[in-house]
Amino acid sequence: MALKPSIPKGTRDFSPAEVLKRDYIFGTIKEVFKLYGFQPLETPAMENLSTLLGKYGTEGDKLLFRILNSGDFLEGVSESELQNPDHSVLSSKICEKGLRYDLTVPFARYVVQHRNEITFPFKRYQIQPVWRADKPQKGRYREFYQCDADIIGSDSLLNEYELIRIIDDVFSKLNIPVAVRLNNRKILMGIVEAAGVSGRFSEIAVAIDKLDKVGMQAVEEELVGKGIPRSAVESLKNILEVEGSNAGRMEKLKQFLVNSETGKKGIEEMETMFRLINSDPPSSEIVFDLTLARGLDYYTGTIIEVKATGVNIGSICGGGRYDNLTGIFGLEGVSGVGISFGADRIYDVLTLKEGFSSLGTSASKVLIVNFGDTELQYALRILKILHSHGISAQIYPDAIKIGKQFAYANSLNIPYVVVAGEDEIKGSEVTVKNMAEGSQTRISIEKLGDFLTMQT
RNA sequence: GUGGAUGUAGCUUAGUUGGUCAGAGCGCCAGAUUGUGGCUCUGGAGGUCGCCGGUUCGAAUCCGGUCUUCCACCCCA
Repeated sequence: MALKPSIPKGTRDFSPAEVLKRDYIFGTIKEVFKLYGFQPLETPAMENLSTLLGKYGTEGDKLLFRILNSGDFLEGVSESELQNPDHSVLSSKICEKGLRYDLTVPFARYVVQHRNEITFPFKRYQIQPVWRADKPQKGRYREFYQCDADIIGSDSLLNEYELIRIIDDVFSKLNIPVAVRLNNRKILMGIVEAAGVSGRFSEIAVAIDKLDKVGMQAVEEELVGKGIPRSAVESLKNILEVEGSNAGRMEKLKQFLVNSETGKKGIEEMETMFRLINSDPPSSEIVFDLTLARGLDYYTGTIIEVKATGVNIGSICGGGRYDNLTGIFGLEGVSGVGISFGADRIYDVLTLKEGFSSLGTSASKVLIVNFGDTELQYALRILKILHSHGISAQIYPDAIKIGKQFAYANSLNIPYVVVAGEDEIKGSEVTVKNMAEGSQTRISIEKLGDFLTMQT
């Protein structure tokens, strides 16, 4: 019985047209990364599970794809381990590797492993797929590309500022209007501290992160439901509901955080960043958003999130500062900050906004009609001339009906067709047809290269 | 991981008291047009109605399971 071919759920094939569009996104991002002095890096698809586990919270651990050991994976597993209802013990024994969940943790691992070869501060970019065993939904895949830029080994807020400029540059080039939201973990910790519930930081962070989505009442209910004291919830509510300009809200916060050293440090950092930003305002909207709490467990300072305005597709870029990430791998005192562009979601946004429409997706610029053996020498000569001019060209491989060859050019969006049959060969000429206009020009073979170079 | 929908030709889909129900449009292929594509016309090929099992004389249609895709939650790019 013939099986219907399929691919694992949450994964996708990319057709030629799709790859071309995706490369346009990668190319744009890469160009900006290079402009700011970032160097390329690639790491393996799989990492040792021990470097991945525990970096993304307990939820994240569940979403890791684990790779079953090759060979007899049950070798050395005892009967009691097989019977143990806590499968995590068994799992860690039969799976030693996992697929990378993001690019930041492998990067941190790389930095620690190669610390003696690296000149700090180290600025690298990395564009590779990552895998998450999430339940797929629209805009959420199990295999997707991240485009990361990180600076490691520098505390300066200039790095944060630079990343914001990169975000602004990339989305300007892609012609996607975005809103950049900024917050700082230190401010959030300060608020939680001032409310007297610092022990419950991550739960509270997750809850207030949903504020713009579910509203204040639902957040209050969630917090109270989790056993946070009413008085603390009220206190949090008051500060979260403050409105006004970026600067105005920071002023109010200062008063609230007067007794929290961490909180004051956070505000100070945020003010420095806005001073830098306002000295040369970017085209994107930059908002200080106290309710932005998301980010992986390892973020400790600035948090950045970018959403495209006018489309409901979730966050298309995110990042932040992490002070302790390399500490887990044994290298203390190195601070990093980075951002990650979600290429697949950017692709979806561009599709919705028809941002690809100006992008040519043709396989080549010229198709040379194949008339048969007699004319083949001449056709090959034309091909060589075009290639030497750097023009992408191909000969139709079979000498089938001319009409079919034109239809081929048409369906592949090839803009020019070169016809060279008996008549043209006699006069050392060719006929060039412009497919979009339908017009034809007959010129000598010597002029062909220059003629087509000038056509766009 | 929890809850809810969905699944008919390559694509979009019509099709309920279960009995000519396997249809349409687009696309594809061929011809009209043997040195010229897009438009038009004519003809043609393509479907175990997601998969497995059950109920029934009989199921695309009812039931159970399973997979897929989509939506909400969780979390996140």
